[in-house]
Amino acid sequence: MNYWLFKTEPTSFSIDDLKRKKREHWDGVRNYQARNLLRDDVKKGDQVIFYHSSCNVPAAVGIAEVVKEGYPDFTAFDKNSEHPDPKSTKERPIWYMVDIAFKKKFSKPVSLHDMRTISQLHDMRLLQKGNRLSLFPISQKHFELLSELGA
DNA sequence: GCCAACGTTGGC
DNA sequence: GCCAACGTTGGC
Repeated sequence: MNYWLFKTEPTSFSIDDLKRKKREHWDGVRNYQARNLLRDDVKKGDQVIFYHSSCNVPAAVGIAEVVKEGYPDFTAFDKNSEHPDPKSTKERPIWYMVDIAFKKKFSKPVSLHDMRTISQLHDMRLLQKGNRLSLFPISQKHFELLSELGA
């Protein structure tokens, strides 16, 4: 089993949205590196730290689980969607997504600021300079530590 | 709103 | 294949 961190802007899709819907597709990734991870490496049963970015308090806010492995992101085919891409077609899809299910909302979100003060987290990708990927793998240790801190 | 750090695009 | 210009991400 693998562990991941997924970033989202809470104004477009938050942990509360996921809690309410119970399960949702993780669409809109339009970056090849992230696409490759979604298509090839994110597996059913993998655990996900749900992270809010571009907001007042950037923070890890909960846990989700992958319930469906990579399949074509159909929102790319729809020119009225948030992230249309006319180059991607049903016959030759470019972009992929997975489905995730809500597991837990942290009672104590772990802010980016706090993470920087925790030495065991220093080698996490999120804290490194120039990190712009919307999802990336994290170690089991990091996953467990964030889960405990968030509780 | 600013800006650093990327990724992507397109001319050559 | 190089590289400048441009667009995006995301913290602050």
